[in-house]
Amino acid sequence: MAGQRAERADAARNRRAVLHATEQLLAEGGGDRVSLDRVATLAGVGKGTVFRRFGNRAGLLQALLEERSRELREAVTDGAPPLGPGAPAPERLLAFLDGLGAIAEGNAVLLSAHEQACAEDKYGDPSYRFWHGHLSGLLAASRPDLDAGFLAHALLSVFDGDLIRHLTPPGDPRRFTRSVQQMATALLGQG
Amino acid sequence: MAGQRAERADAARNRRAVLHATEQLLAEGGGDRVSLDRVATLAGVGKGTVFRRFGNRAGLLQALLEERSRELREAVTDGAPPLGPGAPAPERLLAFLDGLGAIAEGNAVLLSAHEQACAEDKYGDPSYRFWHGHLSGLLAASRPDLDAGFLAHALLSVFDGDLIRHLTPPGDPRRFTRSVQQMATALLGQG
DNA sequence: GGGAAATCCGGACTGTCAGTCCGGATAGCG
DNA sequence: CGCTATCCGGACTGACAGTCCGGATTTCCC
Repeated sequence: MAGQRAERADAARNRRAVLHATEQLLAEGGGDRVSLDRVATLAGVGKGTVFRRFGNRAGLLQALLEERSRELREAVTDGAPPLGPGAPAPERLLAFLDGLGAIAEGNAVLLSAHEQACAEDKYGDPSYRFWHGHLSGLLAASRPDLDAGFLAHALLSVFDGDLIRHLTPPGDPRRFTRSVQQMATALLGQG
Repeated sequence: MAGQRAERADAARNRRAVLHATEQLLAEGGGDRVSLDRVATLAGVGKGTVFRRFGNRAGLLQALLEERSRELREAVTDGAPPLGPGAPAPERLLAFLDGLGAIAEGNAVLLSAHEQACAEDKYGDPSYRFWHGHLSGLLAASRPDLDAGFLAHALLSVFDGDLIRHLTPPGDPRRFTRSVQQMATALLGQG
C-alpha cells in the first residue's frame, strides 16, 4: 500500500480550476449548462483531464458536493453538541437537519445535477451512506419502535434539488429546512 | 373548440404498438435500454411517429404511467370507501398509500425512467399534482396543525424507483408499502 | 544543475441519443 | 372513385459522455 507519490503540482492546479469552473457554470446557467466539454473549456483544460481527475460526470459533481459538506460531516462526528456526540438524540437530529438543510438550500442546483448524474447507484454513494447511517442512528435512539432505516431514507429523499427550489420562496431561504424539522418533530411524536 | 376529428385507425394502432414496445423494453432491460430509437424499431414504426404521439421521452413514459394509475385515480375520486370519499381521512390515507405503493412496487423501473426523463418539471406534471392535492387534503384533514402541503411532497418523494428497488427484498414485495404506511401513521401521531 | 522516468496533458475520435423535418403514403369522406 | 387532411418513416442535426495516445512536464535522484 501507499507508495502513492504526492499529486503533481499541475495536476492539483488543474483540479482546482475544474472545480471552480463547474461552480461557475452551475451558478450562471441551470444544471444543464454543465457539460463536461464546457467545464473543460472554461477551466482552460482538456476534456481528458476532467475525466482523469473525476472519473465521470457524477464524480465531478460528487466532489463538489463533498467539498461543500465536509465541514458538516466533521462537526457531526467530532464536533461539539448539539451537532456532535453528547446531546440527546432528538436535539442532534434537529441540529443535523438544520445543517444539511442549509447546505441543500445553498446548493439546490448542484443537488439536482448530482441526482440526475448519479442515476443508478445514488444509494451506494459513500456520502449518502454516511448521512443515512447518522440519521438512522439518531432515529433509532429516539423512536426504537419505528423502522429507523426506512425513515432515514424518507427524510433524505426530501432533499431533492428540484423540490427545494420549488418550495423556497424568495425572501425565505430557510423555509424548506423548517418544514423538514417540523416533519421530523412530528415523526418523533412530539408534534 | 373541439372539431377534433377522431384519431385515424393507423395512428391508434401505432400508439398501442409504441406503448407495448416500451413496456417490453422496460421489462427486459434496465430503464437505460429504452432509447426512443429502440422503442420505434421494436414497435415496427418510425422514430417520428413516437415523437408525434408523445412529444418526447418524458411524455411517453408519462403516458405509460398514466395508464397504470388511471384505475387508482378513479377509485380515489369516485370509488367506494375507504379509497373513495366517505371514509375518515386517516383510513383513506392509508388506503391510498396502499394503492400507490402497489403501483410503484410493480413499476419501479418505469418510475426511475420517468424521474430521470422528467428532469425539470416533475412538480408541474398533472399526475404529480393530482396525487399531491389528494394527499395534501387528507393530511390537512387529519392533522390541521402541520404543513400538509409539505408533508404531501415528502410522502411522494419517497416513491422513487431506485429507492423502491433498493428496499424491496425478493420474497416481500409489499415491504416498501408497509414502511410508508408506518411512517404515515407515525406522522398522524398514532404511532 | 542535469537527465531519466513516471506522470500528466489535451483535444481529436467514437458511439449514442433526443429531437426535427419533409417527401411520400394512406385513410376517411363525399 | 377521387380528393384532402392526416399521418408515416427514417435520414439528419446537434450535443454529449467517455476513450485514447503522442507529446509535454514534473519530479526525483545524483
